[in-house]
Amino acid sequence: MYRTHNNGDLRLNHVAQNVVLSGWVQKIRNKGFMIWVDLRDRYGVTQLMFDADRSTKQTMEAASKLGREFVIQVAGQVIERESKNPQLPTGDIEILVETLTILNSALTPPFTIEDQTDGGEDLRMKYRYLDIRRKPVRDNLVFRHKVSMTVRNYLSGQSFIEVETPYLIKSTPEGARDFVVPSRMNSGQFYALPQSPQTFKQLLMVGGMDKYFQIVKCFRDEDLRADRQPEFTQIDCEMAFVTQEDILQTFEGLTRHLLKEIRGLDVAEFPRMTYDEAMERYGNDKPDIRFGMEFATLNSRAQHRNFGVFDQAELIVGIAVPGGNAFSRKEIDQLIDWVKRPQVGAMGMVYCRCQEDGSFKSSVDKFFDQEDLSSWAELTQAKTGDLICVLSGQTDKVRAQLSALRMELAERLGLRHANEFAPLWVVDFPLLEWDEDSQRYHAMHHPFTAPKPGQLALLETDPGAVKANAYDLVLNGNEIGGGSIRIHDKGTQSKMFDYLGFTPEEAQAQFGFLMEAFQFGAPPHGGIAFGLDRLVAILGGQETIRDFIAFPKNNAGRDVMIDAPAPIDNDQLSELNLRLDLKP
RNA sequence: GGUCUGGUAGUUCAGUUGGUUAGAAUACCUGCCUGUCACGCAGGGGGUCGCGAGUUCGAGUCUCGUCCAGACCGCCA
Repeated sequence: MYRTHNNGDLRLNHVAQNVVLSGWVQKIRNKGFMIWVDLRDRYGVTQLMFDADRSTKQTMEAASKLGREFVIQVAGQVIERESKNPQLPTGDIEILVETLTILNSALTPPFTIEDQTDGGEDLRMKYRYLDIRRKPVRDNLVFRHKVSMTVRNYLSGQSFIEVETPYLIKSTPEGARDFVVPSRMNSGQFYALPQSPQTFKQLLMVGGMDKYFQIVKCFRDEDLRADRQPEFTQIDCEMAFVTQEDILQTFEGLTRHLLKEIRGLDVAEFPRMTYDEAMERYGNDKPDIRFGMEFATLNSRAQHRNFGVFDQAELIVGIAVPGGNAFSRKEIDQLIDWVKRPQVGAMGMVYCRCQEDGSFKSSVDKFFDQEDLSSWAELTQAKTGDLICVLSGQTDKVRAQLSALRMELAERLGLRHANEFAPLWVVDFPLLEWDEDSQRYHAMHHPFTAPKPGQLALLETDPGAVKANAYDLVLNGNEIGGGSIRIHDKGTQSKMFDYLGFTPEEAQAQFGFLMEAFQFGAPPHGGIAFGLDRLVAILGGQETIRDFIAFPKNNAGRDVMIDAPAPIDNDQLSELNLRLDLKP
């Protein structure tokens, strides 16, 4: 038997008991006459004590040779401490060790295994198994487990069935780049790893499963970000015989349940906003509504004042930065430089101080009088002491730029409170999106999304204006879920493929199985998918999803611990009938 | 594909205008220490300054290239 208790178990009421403990050596404090060792496992830390007066010489000697992260087993008696440590749950007791067994020695770890580690990002990733011994990382994984279990239990309680769908499927050109897997038994052919189980869950609806979910890995071969991994986990859901309203209700229920169970929060009914409204008010289809700084269109009060930049602009839009009048000239200049960075791309920024005496001081006083500036303040709802920031130019670009500025300022001003949660449904997404590169429309969500009822005809005349039965769940400025009501008849689906530039032959080759299924009694259906990694990180009040993934990839898509990807040997290649022809 | 930041002891970092033998903290090793818990004290070992070229009498420091790591833009139906 390796242990009678774990290292978080023992309290005063265990005193005088003989126990066996196992774990890792966290820390050794050797005073010569006495040696204390902090023994760690997943459950906590317990102090071991070796005493020259009470322990055998052999045991003392063995204890003095221990090193950090040695795996040991001890047998001994629980005793009350002479000096207690109130910071430790087990701080009232310690173990007077009678026998010490070294189960495994350890090299000195490359970074300290403590809550506040001295290890940098890449070292911790290379030795992730050591990083996982640290409490903050362990807690994150436990937290993720708790979220997963809460989701499973809730959905199961709502009669959803978890069904596994295949990972080896077929590549399709739409959407993200696929990861592909060569087939040995089918020479020259490739599987693709799923970007999502989309078509399978729809086929499960045709199969009468009615309510499906799956916590499932998905794969996309695109560049990474702090909140994006090449393999990631979705809570994938689909329901039959539902309207958009049914889905919003069901998954608002799930999200509210999560906030209650995980964070102890009661959240009111989620607000809803159309895509158009979100773009107008926040310049963003996933607005963070924990704070204000809403957009105000200033065209009517900013044009025809002989300020050429504004007169030529399609859109002039401003936000009120709370307390921004406190910014120094230098700080404002830095903000202007910030919006002019290539990543943001603004040409410049006009600002207006709302001064304590009620007057306004702007960077364009030459063109605008106090009455104009006062109307800007009114439109942006700026108060005394605020700063109005104004950008202008082409509508889409200005909105994106001001949205970036709004988020940056909120970050700097500490308005993005990690422990505040503001969920929001964004609905009525456009069905299609114009793509400059290929000079054609792409599905904004995916090609299986149903247009809003009665809008099919608009496809002929104004495709960009067609709205879809598509919706996103936004939490604190992050898209945590997205879905749609799907097309469930062959006619509409093949028409969609046609609009998206598929020839009938291509549509048949790639999605023939789906359209065939639609001819055998496909029920109306729709669904949603949540990004679990992101959801867990946000619920945990953090931003980097890597902290919530046991073995994440770095920003080049590499696993630095196992050093993947890696070349394969020639035997493997030849089995697969592949020959490499690498570009220099 | 692009923009930016960084790479110096096991680790986290400092290193001035280009100038003698590259420092600190921590970790590690040795000794001491009668209640430690960020233990304390004394001593010690530890460096191809990511790599390669260039400028220079002289490069951790300047230039170019390259590799690695991170953030962002494009991309992510």
